Amino acid sequence: MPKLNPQQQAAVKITEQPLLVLAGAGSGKTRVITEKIAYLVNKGLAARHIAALTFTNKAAREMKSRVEKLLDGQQSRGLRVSTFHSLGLDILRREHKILDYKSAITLFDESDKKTLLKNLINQGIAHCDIDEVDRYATQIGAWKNGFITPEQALTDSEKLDYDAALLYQHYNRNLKAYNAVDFDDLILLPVLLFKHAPETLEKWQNKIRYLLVDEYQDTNITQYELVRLLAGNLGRFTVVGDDDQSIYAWRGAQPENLSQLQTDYPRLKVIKLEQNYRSMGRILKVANQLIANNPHTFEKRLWSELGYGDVLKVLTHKDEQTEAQQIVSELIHHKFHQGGRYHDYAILYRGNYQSRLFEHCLRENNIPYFISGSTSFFSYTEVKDVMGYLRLLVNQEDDAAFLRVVNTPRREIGPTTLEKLGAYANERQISLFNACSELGLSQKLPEKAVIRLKKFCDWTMKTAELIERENNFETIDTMLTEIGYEQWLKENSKTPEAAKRQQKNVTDLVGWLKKMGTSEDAAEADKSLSEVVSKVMLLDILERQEEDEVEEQVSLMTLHAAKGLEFPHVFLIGMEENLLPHQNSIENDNIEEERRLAYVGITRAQRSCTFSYCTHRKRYGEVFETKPSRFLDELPAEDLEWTAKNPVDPKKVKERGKSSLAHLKTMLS
DNA sequence: TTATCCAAGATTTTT
DNA sequence: TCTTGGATAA
Repeated sequence: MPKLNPQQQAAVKITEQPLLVLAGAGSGKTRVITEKIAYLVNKGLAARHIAALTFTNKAAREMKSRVEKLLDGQQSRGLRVSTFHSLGLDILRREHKILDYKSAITLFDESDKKTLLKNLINQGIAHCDIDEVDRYATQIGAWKNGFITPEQALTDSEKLDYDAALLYQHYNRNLKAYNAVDFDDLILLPVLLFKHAPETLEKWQNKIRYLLVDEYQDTNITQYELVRLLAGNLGRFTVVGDDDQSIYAWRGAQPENLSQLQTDYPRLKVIKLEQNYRSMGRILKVANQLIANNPHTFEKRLWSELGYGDVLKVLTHKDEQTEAQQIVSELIHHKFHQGGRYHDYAILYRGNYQSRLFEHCLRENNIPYFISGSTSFFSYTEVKDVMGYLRLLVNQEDDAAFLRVVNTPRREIGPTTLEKLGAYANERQISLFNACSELGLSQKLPEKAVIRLKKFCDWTMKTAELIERENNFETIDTMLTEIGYEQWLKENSKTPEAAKRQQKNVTDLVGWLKKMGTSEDAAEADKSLSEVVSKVMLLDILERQEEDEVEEQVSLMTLHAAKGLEFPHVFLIGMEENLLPHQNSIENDNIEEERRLAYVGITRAQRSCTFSYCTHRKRYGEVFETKPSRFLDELPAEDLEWTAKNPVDPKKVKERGKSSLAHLKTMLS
């Protein structure tokens, strides 16, 4: 392992003042964080007093394993490397009493959120249009990410959003009644808690004495607030970020948080990492020139010692079909000439749907490939069903879970029954589950329906007790057999294969749950079912599964998913106006973020980066004419080779080889 | 209450 | 093009 360069070393050693590390793409920021943790531990700060925060589970896992290589097992004991969200969950779990939550907190995912909002709208809360739930869901999320409570939203917002704010208020009250929180609450509630209970904050500040934050440019206002609170006045923290790689503004990320630090912490030290250890010079030159079109608060220029490299190709195709075919054949040729491996290649795109054709094409050519994060494990209905059951068993107030499973498999409890039950529960301000055993219900519903509901509730109670008593995850199997879930899958899937696959997902899920339940992490003791259930909701599982599959496979993923990764050879496809930059971003005048997205894509490449665009593309099933992306025009023409515009001339190829060699020499001297 | 069919509508990124 | 949701029929 090469030595740290002077800037990196400085970043590791500054521990007595708040530190901002501006780390360009490929400049070894993860290394700085991991080395710094090791440095702190070696200096005598116990690992259990250090916390490193990331945005993805993957990043957390990677970081953790790298730290563990630097320290021996004893030393890294108690070290906290986790996502913001799991830290939040942890805080909530331990401090639930202060927030007046019961211990088994349920985590609502995006679809639970929407279902609840729909219900509220249907109940006539505020004058909201049911067709706009998506908008309301986003708005409420934005408020939570922006550290705005319903009360503030109600007073601040214009008439236009007044109803949304009202909805927000009711939504929160309902969540509370269900003893549930949503993703955004995992950050927001701890912050509110810390603001209102200084002694609790102090306890946590004492627990976490040094804080490191990865991808700091992705923090939103609430997350920054959390960082500030935890870091306290001493400002014992290091944040690492790159404003040029901020691509999550749509999710509330505030790259301004980078410069905000300077105001909030006058003693802040700033270090720039500009040496890139990933890409060849020409790739960096192209990337630098592209991103120079964006305004900057911190100027930064990446350079590398890895040689200059070949021109970047730009391929033109007549439609997306040919794009896929030609890219795949280009990839095959390239691999043949270079003698590389499939996992050296990545195909990056703007939207997930673009992967389809490529998948097809790769399969036809018998090329192994791997798609990262297209359909999340948790969007599979069978997984949601099983999770729904578990959630209900852990927390009977969880209406979302109740609605999900009450009639799956069929129990002859249809929408009419549920609607009446819902109205009744709402009137009495109790959960659906509790409403089932109320005597007054028989006045609203026919005898038969009440009996069916009662039967379901009795079964739930019985099973919940069983699980609590035995504290044994094997009970999950018993439960699944009892409800005949396997049978139901068989009857309800289109093909026997689909049923088999679904069954496998269920067994996998249950298997993981069991494993997590029995102290998979040596540091932690056995977990209760409720802990496991909410932990699992944070998507830990899916990503773990992905991990085993990256060998000898071409990677396909969105530009967003590619952040933090690197590949020797990158194909950046669909470089078209309205696609990258995406139409919505053009309309909302947010080209800069799209440019950063392109920048992220280019800077993934180590040795070669190939662009492609189509002249025609099918959208909504109709063929449209398309134009090459404006970003291609922003790149230095001398470093690009447009294969269609100027067919390759063998003479030129030679010249180019010479000139790049010359360039290399000047760079090295 | 459930199943099926047809039409309309949506396509960005996700912890 | 594909998915989702609504309406209608059994």
